Amino acid sequence: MLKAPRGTSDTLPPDTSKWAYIEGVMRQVSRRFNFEEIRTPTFEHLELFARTVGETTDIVEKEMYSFKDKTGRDLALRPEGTAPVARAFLEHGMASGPLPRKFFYMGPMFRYEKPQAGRYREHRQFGVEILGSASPYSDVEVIVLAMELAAELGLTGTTLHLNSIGCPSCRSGYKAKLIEYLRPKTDLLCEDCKSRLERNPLRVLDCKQEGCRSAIVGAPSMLDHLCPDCKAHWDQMTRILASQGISFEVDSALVRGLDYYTRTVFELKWPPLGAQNTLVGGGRYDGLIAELGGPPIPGVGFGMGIERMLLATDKGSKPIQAETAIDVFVIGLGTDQTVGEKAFGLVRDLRRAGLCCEFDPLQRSMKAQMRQADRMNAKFAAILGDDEVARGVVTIRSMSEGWQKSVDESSVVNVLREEVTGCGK
RNA sequence: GUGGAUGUAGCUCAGCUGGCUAGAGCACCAGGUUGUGGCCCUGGGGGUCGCGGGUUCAAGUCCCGUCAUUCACCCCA
Repeated sequence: MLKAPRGTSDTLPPDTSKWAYIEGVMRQVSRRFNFEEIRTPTFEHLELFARTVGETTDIVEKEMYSFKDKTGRDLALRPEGTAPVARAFLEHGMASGPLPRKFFYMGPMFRYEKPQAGRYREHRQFGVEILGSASPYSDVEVIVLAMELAAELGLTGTTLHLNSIGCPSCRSGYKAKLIEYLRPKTDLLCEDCKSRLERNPLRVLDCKQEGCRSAIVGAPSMLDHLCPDCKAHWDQMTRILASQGISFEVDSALVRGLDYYTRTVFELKWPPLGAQNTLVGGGRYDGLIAELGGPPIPGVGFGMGIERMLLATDKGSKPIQAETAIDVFVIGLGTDQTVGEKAFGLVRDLRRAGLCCEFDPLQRSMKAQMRQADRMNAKFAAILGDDEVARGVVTIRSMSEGWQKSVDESSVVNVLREEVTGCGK
């Protein structure tokens, strides 16, 4: 039997309604923060990611779903959301419009990785970007949005991990110092880190290997080598966070695997999730727009894994429960076809009146239809059979309380509407 | 990409050291009630035992491969 490709999955009811709920919360919170939705293509030119995310990053080096189309264009399914938003921002002249501009997006991302819990080859992200603000208030605004979202979904105990990786100028000075510090200890490093040492020494910092960890003990910290501007940004941001009572953990090993980041990088984690416990990852990318050929417009944002949020809410204090109950199940019991047609008409009327309503197209037995009504958690059953039709009435039955009564067919819609909303009592 | 675990019905699982037509619970359908759900009783449908190969008189069971899931590493959302 054909199955969904590795690392992909189907979302079935009732999980689809959990998705709808979580997406609804994301939209509402975004609205409160005045972020506007942007939608970009699912695939882009390969070059967009190669240039911005970085040629030497894992994402570009080995995780991209890249392909040639029929005329030989190099394309890739998007592995992340920021570069496409930056591209669209530039392409549509928003760089010369009012700034800052605030966007959110939701959609699938693709990375060719080995799947495990919380990590899939196709996953959905919610993300936000603020373009055109270098202010640390914007860093804090996106962080606050992420935390608000987690809180709204019942996730208590998330931890904010924070670092600054400086700007290209202070980073290059720092890299030189770091290489200088690590070079005598090369023997301690793992194979990966030996090659990283010259290309991307920052990545050695977050290597988990025993040897590498001991090598970096006492290594110079980026935070101590920030240039005056980057230092000022960091100080202001952490001060604003403190002023809002937001606690965070400074994590000098937090580097992140995308090259476009500058200054602030952060992750929001939720420990109960296990190995893949990063809910949100983001940071500032002041050089990204310029890298794409635009003016030097700064930006800051994050991506949030929706599958992980869903996994987390299931384990959290406020699990999302799917709303599946219906208001009325109409039971048609006709020896004559006109009875079925009448029942079907009643279903239409009830639905037009705003009630959630179901019936049995197979017109099974009374018992079978009652069972369905019960299974669907119907508040009421409305029975329409030969007797009722002859008397011009409909029998309505409260499924929870068990009572039933005859109601004139002309008023049944109103009676049911009142019963369901509780207005008639 | 590396290492470990797992794979039997829609779901959760049993199936001992290889041995008759592969089972249970739940779910589904029908009947017990010719028009009344939940509980109960009876019956029914549904399985290429992940897939492919091998060993054997005989494989769900043993061996190899493969695919998938899962846990950890790596990386991240």
